[in-house]
Amino acid sequence: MSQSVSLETVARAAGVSTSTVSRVLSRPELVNAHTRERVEGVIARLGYLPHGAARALARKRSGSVGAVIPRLGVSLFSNTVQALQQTLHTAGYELLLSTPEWRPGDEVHHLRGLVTHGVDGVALLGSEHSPEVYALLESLHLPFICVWASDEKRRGLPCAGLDNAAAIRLVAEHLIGLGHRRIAMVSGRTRHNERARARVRGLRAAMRSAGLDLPRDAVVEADYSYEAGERAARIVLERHSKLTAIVCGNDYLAIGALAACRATGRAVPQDVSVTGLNDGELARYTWPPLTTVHLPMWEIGERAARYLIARLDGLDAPPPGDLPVSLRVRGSTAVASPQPRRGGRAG
Amino acid sequence: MSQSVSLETVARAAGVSTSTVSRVLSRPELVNAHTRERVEGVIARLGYLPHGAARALARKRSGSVGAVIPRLGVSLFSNTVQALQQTLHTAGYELLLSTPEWRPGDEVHHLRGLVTHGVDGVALLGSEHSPEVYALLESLHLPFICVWASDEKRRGLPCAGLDNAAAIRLVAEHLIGLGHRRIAMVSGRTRHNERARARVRGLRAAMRSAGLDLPRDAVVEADYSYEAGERAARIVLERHSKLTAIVCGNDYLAIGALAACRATGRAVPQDVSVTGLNDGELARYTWPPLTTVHLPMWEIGERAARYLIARLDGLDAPPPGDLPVSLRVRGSTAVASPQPRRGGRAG
DNA sequence: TTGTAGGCGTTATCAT
DNA sequence: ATGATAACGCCTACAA
Repeated sequence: MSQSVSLETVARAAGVSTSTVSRVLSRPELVNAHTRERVEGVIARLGYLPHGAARALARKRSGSVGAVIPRLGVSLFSNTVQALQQTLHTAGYELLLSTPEWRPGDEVHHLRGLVTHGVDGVALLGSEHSPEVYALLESLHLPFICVWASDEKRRGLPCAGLDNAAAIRLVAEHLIGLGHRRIAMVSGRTRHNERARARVRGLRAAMRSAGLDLPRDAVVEADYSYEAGERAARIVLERHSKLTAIVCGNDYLAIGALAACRATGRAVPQDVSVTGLNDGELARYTWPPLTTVHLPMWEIGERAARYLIARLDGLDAPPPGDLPVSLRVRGSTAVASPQPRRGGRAG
Repeated sequence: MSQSVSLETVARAAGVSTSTVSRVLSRPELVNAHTRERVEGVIARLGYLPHGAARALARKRSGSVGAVIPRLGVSLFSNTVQALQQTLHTAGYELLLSTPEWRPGDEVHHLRGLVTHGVDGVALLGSEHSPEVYALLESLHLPFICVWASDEKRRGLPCAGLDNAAAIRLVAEHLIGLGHRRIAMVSGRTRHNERARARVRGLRAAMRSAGLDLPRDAVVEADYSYEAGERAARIVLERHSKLTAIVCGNDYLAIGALAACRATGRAVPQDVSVTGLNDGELARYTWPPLTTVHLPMWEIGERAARYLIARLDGLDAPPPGDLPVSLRVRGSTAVASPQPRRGGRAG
């Protein structure tokens, strides 16, 4: 906020009025070519940058949108955030970031901060946002979109995400196609977790339609951690000695299960296929990579941004809804998403 | 930006002037207890939220800082960003995010966007920012800090980061302490990469002071990718048959090297220690985890934020500089950093 | 095509 | 302790 050169400065230096300069900036077609060039010259020479606050005050729009993200550390989101930011930037918007804790009330508090600061729209990442959040959003008539949510979807709120059941179905069909008949699952806790439930449902459905059986005790729930994943995998491996594939509901679980397979001597690539859901990290950190589902996190962010932008332009575009997922088969390095992915420079 | 209830609205409803309401908000001690309560009541009842743009215009500060981050996808940064955001939020600031591509000029362009929007300070994550960036920052007298930079450090710019040479030294000393004598390194390309150079330097120094030799051909450079890491590791394993440890400059390289060890039958835990530098992801995704260096990414973000906040308050605190790194030994799950780390819910 | 003037919602300076 | 009032920098009818 250390502006010094203002519209007025430019106007004086160019020998015109402030309105003319303003027009050069926002509606150049309304101003004479000569004067425009002159003014543009002065603007460049003086390095003038518009004052956002003043502009926002006059225009009644800030040109920024807020993102509320429970845990940015979960890198699943960082791709999406990057896509959000870049897409918004291209359309002339800035992204305000907010990463509340999971303390009750923290979320509304953060959201209030964003609103006070002046955002034209909001992206809510992740599930389980508190009712007050939506109340506030509604009362302000603020356009918003839920990204990567699941409960929100069934409540009819505008969403951009994916179909978890379909994702797992993809995995299951792939495995079945490879000839696997005895498949187990290491799932996340399904209680209070629609995502996890959907994934179990997906597997069950796929196997049923292939005429295969998924015994109750072949689905083991575990907390989302490596240790729990390893324990759970050991349990199913013990229960079902003829198992040839384990589907895992999540990266952590898959990593743990992989360790269990290695430890128990069940060589993974040959005998037991461990399959996780997030290609984002899993495929990068197991090498050679496991077969995973590619979640289009980048595209989700991009589509969410586009939806918001349309809303901010007064259009009422339909929310993206569920985006298609695809399989990333072990060993293949093909990537469907547009973002740069491998070969990070940092480290 | 869909405000409706303003200071004026509140003032009228409370039967006072706008100045009084304003005071209640920013300097409550100056207003009579009775009126204050009454006004606060109205504020709450009407759900009034201050208009950031108007406030910024009058106060001449926006109450926000910008972050320029080359690649958020590199999750190394996401922890830091989260720390930045939360620390700033606590101090009443919002964080504006910008993730430029590596196209020339894109960075200044993004920065200009942030400035236009009105930020009071800027955090530059990563190295290799273009000169124009600093020129712009200087000309606006905008407080800024370089985070996780290395070239910037030697140029005397305010930084928050860590000492890469020291980090690798830590690893080396650990390995040497375990009895390893023949150690090799898979390094990132050192050309145009001060970080990579520092890490090689660190290993060389540590071995020299332990009276050990690091043959020239025991350091192999590779691009930051799994494949390259695996190839490089195979090369050193072949060259030096008595090798008992490989130090890797980066997650990707370590993963690749790990695969090489497994493939060539050199069982990793017993014979060859593969050690990477980023605890952030590597230790999470190799299970059981490798020995890694713990980079205090959260703390770096926090310290960077504190520095900026101090600067914005007119104080001139010293920049954090290099923060201490620590070792995370294989199998130990002890975590030194304050942020929540494992058990992601997403997936 | 360009200039004039009023207003956007808050803060801060002065009076009262 | 409170209330007018003039900025803050920009936008936009409206007038010229």
